[in-house]
Amino acid sequence: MALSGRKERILKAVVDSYIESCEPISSSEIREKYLPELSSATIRNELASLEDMGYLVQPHVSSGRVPTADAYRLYVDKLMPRRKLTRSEIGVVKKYFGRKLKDIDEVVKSTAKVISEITNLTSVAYMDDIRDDVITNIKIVKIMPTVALFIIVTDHSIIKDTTANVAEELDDVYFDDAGKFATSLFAGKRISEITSGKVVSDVHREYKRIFDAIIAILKSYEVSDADITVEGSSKILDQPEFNDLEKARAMLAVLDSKEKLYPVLKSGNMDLTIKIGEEVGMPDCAIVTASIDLGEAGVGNAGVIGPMRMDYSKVISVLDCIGKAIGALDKDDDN
Amino acid sequence: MALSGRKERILKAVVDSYIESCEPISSSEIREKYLPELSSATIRNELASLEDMGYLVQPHVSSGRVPTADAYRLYVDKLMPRRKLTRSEIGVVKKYFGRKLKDIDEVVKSTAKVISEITNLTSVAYMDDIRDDVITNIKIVKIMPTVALFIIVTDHSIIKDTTANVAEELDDVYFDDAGKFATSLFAGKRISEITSGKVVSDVHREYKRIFDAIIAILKSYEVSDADITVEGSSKILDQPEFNDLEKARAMLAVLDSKEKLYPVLKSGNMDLTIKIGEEVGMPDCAIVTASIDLGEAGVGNAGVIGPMRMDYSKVISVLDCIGKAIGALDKDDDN
DNA sequence: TGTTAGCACTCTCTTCTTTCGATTGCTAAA
DNA sequence: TTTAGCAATCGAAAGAAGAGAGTGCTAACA
Repeated sequence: MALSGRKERILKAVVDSYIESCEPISSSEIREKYLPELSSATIRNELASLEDMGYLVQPHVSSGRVPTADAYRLYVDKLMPRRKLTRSEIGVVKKYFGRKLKDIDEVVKSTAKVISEITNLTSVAYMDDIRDDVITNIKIVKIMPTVALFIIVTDHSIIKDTTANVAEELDDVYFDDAGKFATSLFAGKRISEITSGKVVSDVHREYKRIFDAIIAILKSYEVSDADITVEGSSKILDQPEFNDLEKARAMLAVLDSKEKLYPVLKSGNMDLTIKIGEEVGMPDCAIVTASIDLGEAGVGNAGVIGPMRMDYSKVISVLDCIGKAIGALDKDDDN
Repeated sequence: MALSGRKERILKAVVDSYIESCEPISSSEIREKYLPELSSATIRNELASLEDMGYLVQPHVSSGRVPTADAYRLYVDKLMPRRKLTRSEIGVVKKYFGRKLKDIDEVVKSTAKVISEITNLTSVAYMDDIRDDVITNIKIVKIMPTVALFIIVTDHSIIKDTTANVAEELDDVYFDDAGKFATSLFAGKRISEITSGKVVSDVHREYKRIFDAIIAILKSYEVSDADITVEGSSKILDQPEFNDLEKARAMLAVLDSKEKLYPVLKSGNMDLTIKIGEEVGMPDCAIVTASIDLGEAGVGNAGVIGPMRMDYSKVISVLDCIGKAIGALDKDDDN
């Protein structure tokens, strides 16, 4: 059922106000600050109606109103203002992405840092699963008398490199050939195909150990925890709704453990995912994540995790701006 | 001034009790639980004396006594029982270190996890600075048409590898030679010598860019944040002394930021470092760290950060046990 | 019919007071 | 030197009172 224009304006006023102050707002305050053309009594009537519809609640009978998860949902879908970043906020983004970044890992970490710095919320950033990457090249290099480094390149140019102990008598030429052989065998295959054993072969005896080592390396990457960078987890304590120690503890316990965090973050592959309240699995929380195209390096995800009462507009602008900054980064890299 | 045996026993009772309960202890409680052969009045006299000496304080006049930082110092240096780990605690260590670990990074992370799990405290683990490492070998491998991977091996066998963009026309042979040239130039030198510009040379024109790239890579590692793994930061909230929101916030802000954390952790190169109170720079805190020999991989550091009132005995046992477990790990690796 | 003013009612939050209990230091006796 | 006894001190918990904020409802008004 659609809300009247006036109800929408009042609801937006409640949400805007609550996002700013985290205090229940009264009918007279709405009148003063947002809708001076209405009387408080009229607003009160509308508030009671919005409460019936499930958009508002009262902490107790003689207090103002507070938005419900449904209200935030309507707010982000329809009512929210679309703001631009300020000059100084853009400056912060540039500060992090203006210089050359060493590798994907550093991009992910910088992304998390800049988001947390601008939004003052806890931020997360992680790369998508690599299991569907396709292998393009394998090189093996002897770096010490008994140690070789395996370099596995995929279509997302994610380089997985791991050392393995090898027999001392094998020389550079041998590993060069072994790398070429491995490339011929695995190139064009997905990592998941290889680890699931679908790529079998009449492996030359002499390369059997190399073959096994590569499979072992790929498997080890497959089972390793999704690597999520969390930045600014202490900022959750700045939020009034987590002033309660029990809530703060529950929240931090999740942020602390990648195992708990991953299922909470995991989302459909949308450009922008906003989960509010129930959808998150943690009370009073919301998560906003955006997927970020890293060009050849794959697809990353970044966002914030905070109270339902967050500045969605700002958060979304920041994610958008960072997406663009990283796009520009990629171009620079090609020069 | 040395304490009498009786004073020592009473002080130990106060510390033991406070570590367990985080409650001020009264003279009568000491009598009941620790020293039934004395009267509470006698204990009271001794407590007053210990307070004069700076080992105890009273939160307020009608409460029991609480140990000061000096008391904990004396406790760990002299009074503390040396306990062994229980069978199940050793089991936890084995769970983490029984299997093969992929690389140093994984060893560091596992170390932090196991310490936090057993002690129920926030743990930290990090590798020593690499600036004093000596370079032993440099290899350069072309992995894509315009991308080369630089592999720099040091005496601690820490392998620093980074990609760089290169001209398409250069071939494998070129990079092979370039690697040999770089090795001849840099082998035996400390990273800090190289980045400070002490190694200058009549670089062949043709390798100038390679030379510059290697210096850039080494510099980038030099300035990058010390990489500290923190595990279980939310556990700090389980400690009663951090039930105060302000204190919790201050603590978590430090744990959140590697920049703030590193100076707090940094210690003389001791096998075991115990900082208590003032020495830490954060009130009511203590830090226990041990350096762990990782064989060829270098020297790591691991420990806990928590309230002064921590179970030092248990913490030290855990660090000791983990040191041994990692020693055993190294042996396995060589097979 | 929608809007508004007025007002009684409800409930929280703060402050003040009181009481209760824990623990000490001191004194005097053993 | 140790111990029993006791007045004194202070914090924590419980209770009481008052102020203030905000609502819902009623009745009047456009």
